[in-house]
Amino acid sequence: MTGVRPTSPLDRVAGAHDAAVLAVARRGDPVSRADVAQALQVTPQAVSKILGRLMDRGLVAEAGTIVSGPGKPTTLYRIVPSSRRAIGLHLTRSRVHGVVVDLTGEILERRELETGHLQPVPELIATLAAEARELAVVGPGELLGAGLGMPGPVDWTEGVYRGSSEPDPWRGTPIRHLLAEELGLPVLLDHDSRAALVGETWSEPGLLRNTALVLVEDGLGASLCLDGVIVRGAHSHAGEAGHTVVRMGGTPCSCGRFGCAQAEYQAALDDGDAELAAQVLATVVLNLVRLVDVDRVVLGGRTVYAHHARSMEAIRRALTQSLQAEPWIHVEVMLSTRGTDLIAVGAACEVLTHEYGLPQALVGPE
Amino acid sequence: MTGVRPTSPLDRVAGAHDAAVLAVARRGDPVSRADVAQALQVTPQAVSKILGRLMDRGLVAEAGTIVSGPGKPTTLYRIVPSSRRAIGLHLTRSRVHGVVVDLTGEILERRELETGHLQPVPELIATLAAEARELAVVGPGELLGAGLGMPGPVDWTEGVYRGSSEPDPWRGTPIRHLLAEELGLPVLLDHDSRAALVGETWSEPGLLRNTALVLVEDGLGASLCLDGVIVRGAHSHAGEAGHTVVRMGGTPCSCGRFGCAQAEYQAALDDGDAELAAQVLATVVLNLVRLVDVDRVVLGGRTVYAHHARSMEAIRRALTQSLQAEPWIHVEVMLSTRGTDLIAVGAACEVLTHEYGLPQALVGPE
DNA sequence: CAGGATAAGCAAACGCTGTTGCGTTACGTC
DNA sequence: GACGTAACGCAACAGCGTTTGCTTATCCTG
Repeated sequence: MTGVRPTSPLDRVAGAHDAAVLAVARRGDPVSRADVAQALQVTPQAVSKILGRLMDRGLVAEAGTIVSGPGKPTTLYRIVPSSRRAIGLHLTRSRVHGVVVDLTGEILERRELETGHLQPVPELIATLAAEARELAVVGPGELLGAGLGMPGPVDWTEGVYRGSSEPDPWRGTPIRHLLAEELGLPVLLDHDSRAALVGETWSEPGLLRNTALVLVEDGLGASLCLDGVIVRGAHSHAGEAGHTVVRMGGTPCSCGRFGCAQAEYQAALDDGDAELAAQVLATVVLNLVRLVDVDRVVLGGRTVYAHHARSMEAIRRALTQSLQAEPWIHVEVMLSTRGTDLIAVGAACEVLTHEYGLPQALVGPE
Repeated sequence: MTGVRPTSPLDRVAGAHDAAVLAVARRGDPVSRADVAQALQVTPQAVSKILGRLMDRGLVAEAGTIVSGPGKPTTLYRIVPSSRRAIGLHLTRSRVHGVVVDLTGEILERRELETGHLQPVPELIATLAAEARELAVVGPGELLGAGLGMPGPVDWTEGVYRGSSEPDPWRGTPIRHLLAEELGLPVLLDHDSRAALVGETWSEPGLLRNTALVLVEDGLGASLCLDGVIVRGAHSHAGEAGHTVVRMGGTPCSCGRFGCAQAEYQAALDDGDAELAAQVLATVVLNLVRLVDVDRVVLGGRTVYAHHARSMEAIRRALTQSLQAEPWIHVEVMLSTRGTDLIAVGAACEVLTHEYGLPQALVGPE
């Protein structure tokens, strides 16, 4: 495999433009050649070529014309949602939640399975594969692959579940490889909060350029999208905001430290102090705003729904209070629209992003 | 200015490759055509063309040959440090520190000026311009521009000092514009901790892909480089780690919140508890590791030098203790080699990076 | 109901990128 | 001095977006 150079730099130019046009088209409304040219900063003529390529691949189709004054009517183009599909799986210790989505990230079918107990690895892979196979038969369009989102330290690059310190039967398992082999499909493995954010950015292209997604499931996570790029970090462990200390010397946490956000949040809930729990969340969010200057915060996860009105209120209040001296800063706080499908959909969108998302860099390594 | 498209996508390909070759060359040792081809994943022939372009611009020169067995000897190339220069200024409330650096970021000349008091804006601009002009005459090479690093909220995009909540004569000043006008040179304005990190990444190309720089001057800041990109955020306010809460309900901070890292750090120092201060720093660092998974931490800033042995020890201890369950994670903690020139050099490197650094994205807006 | 103005889109030629194929150069070895 | 080897240069090439000029389709005017 030495010296393999699968794509030339010119392919990368075309590929990046293809992805960019797809991102514009994904916003929903049909677009004109001129719209795209404006958005990509290229000539209308170039857009014709790009759209031609995408139409050849069946990703885009013409969508009628509109007349707007004199001159030839504008041709409109739209994305073809049914041209591609991806499977998304959300794995927790007691449940497997699966979806198939189309090219725009809309759900075609949903499945939920209670496993009840922690399955050993071979059984786990079999369960995941069975779920995926059930979902694979739904809907038209080319099936691109499957994404899997799960909590805990997960290595996206290697596709390995690293696991926590406590005894853990899944620790160190190369889940991506095993499942890909079993399914005969490309598989991507990612941390649940990052998968969720990938899903949100896929659905709202261009909007969430500097966004934090705070996920409250069994644990507490927060993933970041900065300048349009999902942050994964050096060992692809980014997102463990739950193990960020917000009260030095506070509640002991399972990780061995004291005053982790996750421990404080859980302790507050156990005390029945939902207000304090919301304040912990607000602190985490405000810390993110100060540290990396996000202007959008998305809340999601099973646990957060029970308290979401209070949580959002607390976060908004903390933000306006702390930012009153900086009126030019506005931070939008919103609840994910995906509900409990958030992570499964996100995992599916990992595949879509991998295939049709904007490439990160132009030049190769370095 | 509507519809201006100064660079075509092909220019951007060439530009990105030029920058990448320059980054490789900046590492110091002369490089061969084959080395570069390997690093950039392009053909040796393409490297010849790229090097040709760079040699035409005087940025690179041949540096002899080496024989390694039979065949034609390998031609070596090296960067020409003296071909370009940039000015860097570090502004604080009581001091202006300035440098001129060459293309590799090495200092050609250094100046230090105590202003003693907070100058009104016109006087400030005059002082900065005078310093810059003194530095501008030193050394050969084309002068590219000047960079200015300063504490507090700074808008890199607009070139405006936003200022804090307290009465501040500089608040809202478009410093970049004013200084550029006065000097007749391009000027870049950035937050001190981000400027410092730009400097570090310029000096160590490729090494600091996921790095946090913790800067302890009058305040406390931490800037991030993730996947090789400096994080500036939605309003380019990223880096205010000092106003990140590490002890909810703790020491009141000037920003109105309680338990900000900066307030806790200062309170510990005021109590003469250097150990606790170091622990606050360690907490900030560990939070960064958990949140964005950096694998390198650079310490810098005037204040940190007084306690750097203890600080680094505390940080290293906290890291090994917290990460013992995850042996695959290694976080390198180091002290900046730039000493008190850190920010001034960084500000100069902002200009170098702007001109010859790797571009962020291939396609235009979106 | 023609004719002109206007706007969108197509086709071909162009400039530029990196790539490919092949010949040249300079070295060590026999 | 002939030969093999490795680095390199030249020329032709493919593919990207750009430019230019023409065609098409609509509205507006007389």
